[in-house]
Amino acid sequence: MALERQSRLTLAGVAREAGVSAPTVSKVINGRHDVSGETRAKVLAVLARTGYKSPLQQRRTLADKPAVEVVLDSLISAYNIAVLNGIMECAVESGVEVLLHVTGIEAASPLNPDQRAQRIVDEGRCGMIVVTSAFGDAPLGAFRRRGIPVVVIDPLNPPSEDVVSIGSTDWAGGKDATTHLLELGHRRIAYLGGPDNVECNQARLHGYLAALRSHDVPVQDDYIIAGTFAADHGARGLDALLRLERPPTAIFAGNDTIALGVLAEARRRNIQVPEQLSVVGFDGTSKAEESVPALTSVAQPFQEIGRAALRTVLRQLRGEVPDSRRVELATHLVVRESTAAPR
Amino acid sequence: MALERQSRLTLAGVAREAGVSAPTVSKVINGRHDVSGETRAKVLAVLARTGYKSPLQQRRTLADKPAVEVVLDSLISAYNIAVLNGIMECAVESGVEVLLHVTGIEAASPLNPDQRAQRIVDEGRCGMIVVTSAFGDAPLGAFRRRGIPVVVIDPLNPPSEDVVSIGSTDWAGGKDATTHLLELGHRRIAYLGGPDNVECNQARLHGYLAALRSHDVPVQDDYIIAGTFAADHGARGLDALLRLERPPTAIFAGNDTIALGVLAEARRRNIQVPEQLSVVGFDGTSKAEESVPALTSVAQPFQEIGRAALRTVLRQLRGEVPDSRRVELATHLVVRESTAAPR
DNA sequence: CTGAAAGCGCTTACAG
DNA sequence: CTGAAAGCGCTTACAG
Repeated sequence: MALERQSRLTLAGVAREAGVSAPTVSKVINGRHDVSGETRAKVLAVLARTGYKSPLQQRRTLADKPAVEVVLDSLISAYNIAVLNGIMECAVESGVEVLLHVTGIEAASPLNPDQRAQRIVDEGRCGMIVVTSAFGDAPLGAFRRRGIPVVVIDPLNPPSEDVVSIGSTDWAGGKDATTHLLELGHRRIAYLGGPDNVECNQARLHGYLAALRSHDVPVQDDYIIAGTFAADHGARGLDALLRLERPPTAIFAGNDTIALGVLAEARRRNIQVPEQLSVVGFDGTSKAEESVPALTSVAQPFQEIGRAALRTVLRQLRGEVPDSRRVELATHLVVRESTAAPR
Repeated sequence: MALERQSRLTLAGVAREAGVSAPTVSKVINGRHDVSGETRAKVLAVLARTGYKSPLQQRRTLADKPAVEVVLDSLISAYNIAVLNGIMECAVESGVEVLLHVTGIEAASPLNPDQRAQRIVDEGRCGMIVVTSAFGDAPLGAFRRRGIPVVVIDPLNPPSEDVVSIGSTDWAGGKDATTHLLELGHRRIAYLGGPDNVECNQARLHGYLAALRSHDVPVQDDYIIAGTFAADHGARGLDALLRLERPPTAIFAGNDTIALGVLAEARRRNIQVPEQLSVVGFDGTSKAEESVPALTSVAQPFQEIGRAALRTVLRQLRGEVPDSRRVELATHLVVRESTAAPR
């Protein structure tokens, strides 16, 4: 029995199937008007049933992988790079194209949220991953209305629209960091945090508070200093803490950048880390590994975050409804050289 | 006189122009091997001159906003991120889409250069910026045959094919760094370089040698250590230099990463920088600013490099012929805290 | 409206 | 290695 050659479906094949000529199918596909309604319907039916694709489309489909736009506010932040790297790893595995969009660079965009969303649609993106808080709720809604799946990674504030957000277990991470210091024997532990009103910072702070409480260490208000996620907040924070009557013996910083600011300032003052001062960061970016002394830090699972973000976009594309609007992935403490028992 | 209908350039047209048959042109474009070198060269010349585009490419160019693929080997390197940032800045201004491709992440690609190039064409890229040496000459040639402009940024080795490359004035930068140390009064200056066979490293080394010569400082062979562009080369290099009978009082490192390795090792050994040892880096990435002490470094003009790369791609798309196969943009020395007069 | 015929641009198979 | 010839898949021009 001769095996029917499994050749690709051609326009001629569609024509045969529909009982018309090839030129007629060509006209239908190209939207010519010189085709009777009846013939057109017959051809359209076959086209739909067989899923015919033009050679151009075939090459596109083979070639054109789904394209996801990743929006970051800058490439300067080690956190953003780590997340981007996680996304790229998953993108390679899933055969997804990644378009990069850096918002911090552009001049104030003249586009309103809707125009912006429309642009994304026109350019054929099939999903977005947002690693910035540059988008408020309004633009996120605009994307949603156009059926473009959007996933937000660790937004400073949780999106109120029905958008999936992915983050880390900040509370547990804050608790782990603080517990580590407590178990080393520290009792005077400061929290040099990020912005007060930012969700992930609040969670880290409350993890810190929970750890203190469970070790019966009273909270000391002047050990808690909110600020920004920048190095100079770490430097100034250390300065402020050293002026206290009883300075802390350990500092838990709201992120690695703050912690490195503490390290730099400590060095300037000839304070030995970890002998005289223990420091723990948060994020576990490459900066933590590379610093001297290497920074003990709560590592975020960047690879998993990237993977989860991309997977969620692809699942939504397939029409699946996400299990949850919010996914938190487990952090883990990486102990390096910047922490030790107090003197 | 009837105006010759300005019909699009076809493969047959290219064949006529080159004095060969259409199948031969087809073979050249598709990278078949059954074409003589002479014939191939003739056809390639015509392809380049006329800027022939396949029907698929033509449709793409009309339809989409230009999309440029940026190929990096990893996102870990501060150098790569700085270049990428420069490219993004220019991309925003020029309204160009940027697709990110990270080669270090993918498993060994099963695609040969030609298939890979074909994929890029099929996916409708109109140009490529390559910030890696993952592509040898062969794939670059494959892109060129298909009329896709490729610009290589600071390749470890200059591409021999007719591809534009963009870099920095490494020789002048190396000379500036060394002159800075000489003018501070140093005479015992080491060069802790990158790989021996890498073009930019050779240029930096020769800049170092030129500066020494013009200050009548004899070159000391054991002060010159080649290695890799990695931090541990800096650490081990410092170790080796300290074992010399007369250790150097200053080190010029082949890049910032090596320099930071020196700094870290110095710190471990309680060697004060810059009091006991001056260190100069190369690249001027954010790492140089953030280290303690902040690193004196030869800054590369990342923004200009990105801009030049993208502009060159866009110009080639418009059919302009680049002024030069090689563009070098000026570096400048940024003096920070890691250099001082010797004791 | 319809489709046989001619045409287009590229690729493949193969004789020399 | 080269290219005439055949082929492929689609589109166009046009007779009916």
